[in-house]
Amino acid sequence: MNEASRTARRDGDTARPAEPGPTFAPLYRQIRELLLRGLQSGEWKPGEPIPSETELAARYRVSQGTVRKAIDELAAANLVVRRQGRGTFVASHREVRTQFRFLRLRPDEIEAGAAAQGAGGAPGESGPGMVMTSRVLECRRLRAPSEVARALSLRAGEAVVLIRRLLEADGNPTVLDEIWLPGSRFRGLSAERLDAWHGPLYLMFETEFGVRMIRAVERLKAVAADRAHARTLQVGEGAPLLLVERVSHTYGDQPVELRRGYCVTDRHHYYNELS
Amino acid sequence: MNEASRTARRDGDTARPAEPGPTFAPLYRQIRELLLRGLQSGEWKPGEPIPSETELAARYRVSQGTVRKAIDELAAANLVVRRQGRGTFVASHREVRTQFRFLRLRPDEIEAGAAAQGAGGAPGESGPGMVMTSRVLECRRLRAPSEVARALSLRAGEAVVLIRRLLEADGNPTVLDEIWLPGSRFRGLSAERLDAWHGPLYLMFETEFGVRMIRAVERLKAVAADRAHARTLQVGEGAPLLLVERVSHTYGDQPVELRRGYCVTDRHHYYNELS
DNA sequence: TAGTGGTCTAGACCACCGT
DNA sequence: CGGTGGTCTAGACCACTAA
Repeated sequence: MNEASRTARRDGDTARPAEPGPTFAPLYRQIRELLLRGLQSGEWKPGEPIPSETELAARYRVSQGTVRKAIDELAAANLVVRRQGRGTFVASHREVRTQFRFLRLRPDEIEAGAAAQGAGGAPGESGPGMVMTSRVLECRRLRAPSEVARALSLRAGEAVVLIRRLLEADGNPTVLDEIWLPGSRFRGLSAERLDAWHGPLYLMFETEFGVRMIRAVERLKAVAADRAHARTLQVGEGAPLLLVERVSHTYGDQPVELRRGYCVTDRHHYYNELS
Repeated sequence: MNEASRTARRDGDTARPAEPGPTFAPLYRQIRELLLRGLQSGEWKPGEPIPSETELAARYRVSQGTVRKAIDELAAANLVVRRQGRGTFVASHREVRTQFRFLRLRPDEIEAGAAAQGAGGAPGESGPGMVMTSRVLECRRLRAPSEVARALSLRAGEAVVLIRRLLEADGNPTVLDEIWLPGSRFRGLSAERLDAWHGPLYLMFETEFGVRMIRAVERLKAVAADRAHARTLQVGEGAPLLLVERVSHTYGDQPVELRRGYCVTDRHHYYNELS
């Protein structure tokens, strides 16, 4: 924080701006925005440490406490992870703690004794006490239907990637995912690459395409299975399915994924906590 | 914070306790627990202010910053609301801000022009851009079925209150609620009293019975409407319904409500935000 | 104007981690 | 051991609210 901008802020406190224009934010919020810019620009990459609090304090000419408060907010938003004695690190989908942040489907009964993680099979994505294997049904590039374009803030007809995949729990088809991605950000994405990848999808997006999901908005509905869904999910036509429609965002609240998940909730449920 | 407990804490830093026993928490967490106890005991009631930071600092013989950090955590958990220049207040379901914290069902399209709040009719509970009227179908006292007893941490067969009610949006049946409450905490609750009450249910629980819901856990499933549900919700038998099963807790993580909501999601959806 | 929460500082000390 | 984040303090000043 140089002297000029500090003065600018002080001006904001006393001199009234003519328009309803920018109210001057507290110092620690300004610092937070600067750090956010560093994260967004890739100055510090996922898994890497950001500079220490004392160094940042020196760099921006503020006290350590102010930097601390800025980082507190980034940590609260899961953009950054503090580790005492080591430093503060850019959050990554690599870490187990944040790995299942977006996976809310859980088995109804969490077997106390079911310790052994699925042996042998390559678990695509798995949650607490849960082993899910993923099978990619389809991956093609096409022009965005209007409602997909709207959700992803694209122009209608722009290139998108459509992935369809089936998640199985213990061999039982459980979730049919339909994932739409903007073609421009996911150039080399193909069915082969998806098949070759073992691990969470969001980790692949992060490491292979530099797209980090940091926030998502979901809409849930109960729908009746149509014939196609019924067949792939091995349920009767008209059976109730939980539809989870998700729009994920990266830095700057840019939408970068539209996902529709059709879930069989006989033995699973969507978990949520309100506080 | 008297000298004794401060010393005790310092002891904890150096002397190792024999067992895996209580690790000594930082000062601000101890303060937080003390404040929590004050909230739980009703020393400060919903809507009332708690003592100022400076007074609490003097009372507990710590710095204002330490009290501040304790209150920060209570505010983050929505137990308390800060208001600059006025004080810090015990959260209440009276306030609009926290009123719809637990209501996640929203209309699919939020009409921009639909400003006029429903005139005349008594809106039971309403959310953003949404008017819902509540009709109590039933309110009786009975012995807790085993699975209800388990959810509410009661002994099987203990007295409970069962409320069944229908929520209508613009005259369309939308949610069928089945609410189980522990009989001991809700003595005088009756259908008449429910009918006489206009406003959020949780506000009634708070003001009439001194039970404040502060946290809830939900499990969502898609289910097929049985004959009874189909009739009251005016949908076909077997139609997909969104089942929201919620257990609400008061202070000390005590469960005090089990609620099953069967929702028609043709024109509504359950909204959630992940971050 | 007095009192409240909100910001910012500077400095001390602690707990934890890697070397 | 040195460096990192975590806690705690004391004090200054600001912004907001109500009387």
